[in-house]
Amino acid sequence: MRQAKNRIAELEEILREGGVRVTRQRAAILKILAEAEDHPDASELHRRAKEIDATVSLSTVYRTLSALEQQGVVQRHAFENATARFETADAPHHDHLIDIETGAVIEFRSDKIEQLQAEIAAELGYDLVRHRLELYCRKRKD
Amino acid sequence: MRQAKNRIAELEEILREGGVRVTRQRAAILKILAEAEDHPDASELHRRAKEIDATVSLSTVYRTLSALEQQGVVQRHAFENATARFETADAPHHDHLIDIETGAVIEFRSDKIEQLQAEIAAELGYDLVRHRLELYCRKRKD
DNA sequence: AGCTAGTTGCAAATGGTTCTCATGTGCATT
DNA sequence: AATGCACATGAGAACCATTTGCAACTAGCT
Ligand SMILES: [Mn+2]
Ligand SMILES: [Mn+2]
Ligand SMILES: [Zn+2]
Ligand SMILES: [Zn+2]
Repeated sequence: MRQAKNRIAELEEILREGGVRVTRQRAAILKILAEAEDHPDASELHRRAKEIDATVSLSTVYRTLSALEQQGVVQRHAFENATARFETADAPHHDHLIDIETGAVIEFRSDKIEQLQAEIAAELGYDLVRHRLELYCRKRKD
Repeated sequence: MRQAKNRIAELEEILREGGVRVTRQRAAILKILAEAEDHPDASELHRRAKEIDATVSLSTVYRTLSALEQQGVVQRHAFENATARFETADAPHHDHLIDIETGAVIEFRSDKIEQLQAEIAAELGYDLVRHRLELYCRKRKD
């Protein structure tokens, strides 16, 4: 709880410094995002945010997510055949494994793959700016 | 030209075997796809297909692409912030590097990365069904 | 407390893709 | 070569996640 509070205050500070006002609605959305342990989409965030501030509209959720993304506070993911999902960007970089039966999202990180990607880009004469790596899987049965 | 003809005939055969009729429109779209060296989207395919058969509608392009995808003849890619792009699925598996300035798409393949992905899925208790790996890059300047 | 530019809720717009339905046609069969 | 019918087509409407216009509100500085 202490942790979460500090984290939210930090995020709010980042926004203010970026010239983004911390409104009632944004504070609610930020809190929801900071507390989320999953990768909710806009409408799920809306559902949760309304419990803190019933006035939050879906438009504002979208607008806030865009603003937060632009500030580098939030990361947007567009997994296959699904609405965009979001998470705070304070965790170190990782990629995602998606359970194609349940939709569950599992995070992972492979330094080897990260490095290989940069090497491939370099070999082709490019600088790697960002990438997208998603594993669509089925739970192993046995 | 000889090559292309055989290839197209092959693809048409696959469709017939799959119970998919080879109509004038589908033949046109298939030819365009087989000859494409890039990764065109539906409306670009429509533009090109109309040169062969002016009656082809955009609806049919989409429907045909879905049918071809289902037959495993075509692969669909949903790169970031862009309409879906397509290519025939007869080339061996590869991933894509996207030039974020020009939109150009470059193909590459890394057996190491392919293997690492399967290992990661396995470690997490999953079987890898498919994956998506895209490198968003900027041309190296120097 | 007052000012003002940024923000909001609402409703309407957007745009790629899919669907509906009346009409047309590939192709197995005769 | 003609027939029949299940499958395809063109045109446009529908879909639906996301974005946007606008008049009313408000965070945050003075
Ligand atoms: Mn994550
Ligand atoms: Mn390709
Ligand atoms: Zn990564
Ligand atoms: Zn791959």
